[in-house]
Amino acid sequence: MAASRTADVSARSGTDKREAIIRAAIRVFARKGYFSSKVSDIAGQAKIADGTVYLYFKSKEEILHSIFNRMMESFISDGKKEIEGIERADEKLRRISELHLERLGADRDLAIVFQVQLRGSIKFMREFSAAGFAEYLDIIRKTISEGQKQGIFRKDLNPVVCSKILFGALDEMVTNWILSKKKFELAPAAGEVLDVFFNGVARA
Amino acid sequence: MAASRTADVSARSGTDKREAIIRAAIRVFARKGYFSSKVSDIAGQAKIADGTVYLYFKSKEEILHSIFNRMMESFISDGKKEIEGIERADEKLRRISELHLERLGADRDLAIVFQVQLRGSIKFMREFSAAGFAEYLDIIRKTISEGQKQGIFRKDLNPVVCSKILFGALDEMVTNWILSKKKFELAPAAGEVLDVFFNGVARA
DNA sequence: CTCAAGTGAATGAATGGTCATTCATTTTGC
DNA sequence: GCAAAATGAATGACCATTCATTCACTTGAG
Repeated sequence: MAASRTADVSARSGTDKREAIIRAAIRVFARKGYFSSKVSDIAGQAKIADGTVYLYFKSKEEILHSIFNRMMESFISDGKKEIEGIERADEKLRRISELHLERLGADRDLAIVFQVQLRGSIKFMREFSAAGFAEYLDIIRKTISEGQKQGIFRKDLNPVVCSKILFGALDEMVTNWILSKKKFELAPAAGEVLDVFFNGVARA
Repeated sequence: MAASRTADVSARSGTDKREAIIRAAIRVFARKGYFSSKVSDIAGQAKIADGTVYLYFKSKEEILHSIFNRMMESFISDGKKEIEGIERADEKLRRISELHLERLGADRDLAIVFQVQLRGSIKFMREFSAAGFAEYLDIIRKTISEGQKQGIFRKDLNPVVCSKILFGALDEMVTNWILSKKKFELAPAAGEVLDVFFNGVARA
């Protein structure tokens, strides 16, 4: 676009192009899968030459990493901000769950990259775990521990296991939403999941 | 192995080789991932020539399909048999959950193929859904409905959502088990998951 | 102001390596 | 000996990555 003036601008334009490549990659990966996506598909989608991709990323894999890192970073920092003012552990978990489903529910392509491409290789999963997933699970675990101290949650349960259960349930909602032909809102599922997570399915 | 005698046997021997290829493929896919696995790796692992693979399977992808189909078929038919004598819905869910974790916990390579390779492509997931996953989820759903009729489970919950929650929680246990460096038994997690699923984490 | 030289971003054709799949030939079992 | 089964070298596609070249723009000398 309108390029003028000096140094400042060439930097700006470079960042924009990096952004454009990432956006194009999310779209292409979501539609064809990481392994079947060609770098030339991404370049085409971003409307740049194949070689230009390599001015901004070392390799195809680095693009995928950038997607994970950037999203997890913003996801975790936003999440922490959202819950820091909340007192009760159960309300914290509610906000985390809503945020989880709102975020992924707002961008189907991004959700596909997270739910599908990311899980398709143990290597990616381990890297993703290092990239922030472990920290995310840990925030849930700590909140459950807090709830136990607050006397809101049962003290006989293992918080590590509970955090996996809650995450697994939310995760499955997202996966089902992606695979479903029918368009429906993902976020409202948070309430249903938490109702079961808090109170169980057994008749009181 | 020991191949001898007539018509009966050449069929048998062919079946054995097919088996051997499938076992080799599970091992190779689990270690390198579907897309990075070479057909020659599978042939090598099965101790046969590359070309021989194509006498038993139309393509590399068909091998993956065979793995899913065969496992889901036996998994579902065994599952149905296991629960048909059980009366109470909660006991049925317990048996299903135990079976789920026992099966995958008994064969790490198979578990990796199911948890990782299978999830790595929307195409595979859809095919897998058709292959029996949908039926599996439906068995859980029906059992929850039964439990509601039996007055064991809350009637205000949507059984479809509940079935996803239970499945998602179990699934996450398996995924964590695969990624964990520490060797631990997977099956006992069924009890912990069900405790939360039935009773919730909230203090009564 | 004007234009020649300089700069580095962008290009896309070429490269090099990787496999899935095929098939002419060999081996095996009877 | 002869089917059927197995072999593995050869084939043909495919694609990530590279790099020589182009091009748009800036700079500064006159």
